[in-house]
Amino acid sequence: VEPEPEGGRDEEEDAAPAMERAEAGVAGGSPGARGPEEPGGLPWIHDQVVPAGSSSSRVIVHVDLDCFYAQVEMISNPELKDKPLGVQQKYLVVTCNYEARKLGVKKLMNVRDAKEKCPQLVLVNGEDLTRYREMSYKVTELLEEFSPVVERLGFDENFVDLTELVGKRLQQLQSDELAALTVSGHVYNNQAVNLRDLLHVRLLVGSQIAAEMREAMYVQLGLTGCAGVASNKLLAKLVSGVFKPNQQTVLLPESSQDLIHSLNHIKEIPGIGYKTAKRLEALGISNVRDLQAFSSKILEKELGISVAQRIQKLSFGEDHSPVTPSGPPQSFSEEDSLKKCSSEIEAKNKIEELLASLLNRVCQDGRKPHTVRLIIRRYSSEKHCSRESRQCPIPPHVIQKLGTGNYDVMTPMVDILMKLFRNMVNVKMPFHLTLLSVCFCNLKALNTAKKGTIDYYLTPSLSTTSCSGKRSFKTKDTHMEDF
DNA sequence: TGGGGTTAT
DNA sequence: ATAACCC
Repeated sequence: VEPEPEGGRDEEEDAAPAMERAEAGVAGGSPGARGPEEPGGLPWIHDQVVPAGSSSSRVIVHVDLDCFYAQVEMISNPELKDKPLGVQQKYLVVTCNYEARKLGVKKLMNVRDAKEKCPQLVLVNGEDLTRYREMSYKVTELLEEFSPVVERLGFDENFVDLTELVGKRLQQLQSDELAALTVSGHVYNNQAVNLRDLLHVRLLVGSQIAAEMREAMYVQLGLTGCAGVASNKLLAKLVSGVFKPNQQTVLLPESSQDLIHSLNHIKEIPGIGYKTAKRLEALGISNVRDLQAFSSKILEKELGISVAQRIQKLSFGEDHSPVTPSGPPQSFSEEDSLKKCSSEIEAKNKIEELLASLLNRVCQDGRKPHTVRLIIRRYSSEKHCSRESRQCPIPPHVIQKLGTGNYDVMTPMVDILMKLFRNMVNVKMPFHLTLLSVCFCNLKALNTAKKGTIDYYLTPSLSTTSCSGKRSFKTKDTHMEDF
């Protein structure tokens, strides 16, 4: 990377990145603000400070594993490694390795279409997510060693806020090391790096940390993946997919408009889903430029102020959402889709099966769920597959038995779930369900609260009298008395 | 479309 | 309890 001659950043920048830089409060935006250069180094960069407490310029990495389920399967059975491999759930190939992709297999392809395209395709069943989930958390834990601020997105993606770590490493850098700083991996658009630009330097350090993360994932877990480094989550995520398997890319601020405009449709912006995309299309908005230019007022009227403002910022590549540490899961669920479930007995058998797996998981976790939910999907001819659910608190005496393999917790839980079932489904009328799911949520840490302590009276499950009817919940549970 | 997850209303 | 979003 050749340092450019004195003069620094040019003035012909797009408005949006310039604004982000202004918000960042980075000193040294104009060349005149910098101190004199010393011979043999670039010490001025240590004087370019991001004021503490400001909503500073961040360094975010998005880590995205390559065809995650297929990788896990190839690790489990190395004989699959050089064969085209698909992971099957029901009649779908939900993901596949790159051998299979070369031969035309796509994600979420019908098994029949996939076999037709690629008769040599090897299929493994991936309906049991246990090993994927376990490997997924190993990845998150590995990333948490770099910085505790890790946000999971699904099983195979993580965001990490590297801002602090980059700051520490910059402080430790000697002037000569700074001058020799290079990027790890690709630079989006092949943009030239300017080592006199603090934002460039910080992102380069981010790219090196990203490379260390990917190396650690490979050495310790045998997994490959992509990484994207940028100043916010949106941009990090978009840029991580630019070079695709097992590569990484850093986005410098001057190229953020190019990246966002490289999208062909607004639906490709993470955060704009199926519904919002349809509503935007109805307004004549189809590409990113349309959304950028559209009247904010009208957009707010159509989508509500919250969604409107958020997605319009996204269209400029702006995303102030923090990397929120995921921590342990908020819920555990097991589901199974079925061709047809039309009797209470069938339903009960399925529910028992789902529940048995869930109880194992809850036991492993250590925390205790205080709410249980039953979810169904009814058959309906080509209507949108919406789900219905009923939930209720788990009675305290059942919660207590949850970690202990001793007592039979199945029986009372099945009783509760079947009451929820009959509350949703009129079993005296014909019915046709295509999905059953059981979810444990409202997880609480083990009850260390002792009688007579403040905790005791603040723990709703322990001080039973305070719980009846006084408190107003946003979500109203179905109580057992309602049956 | 599967078998998961999250947050907002 | 549902609806939107994510993978």
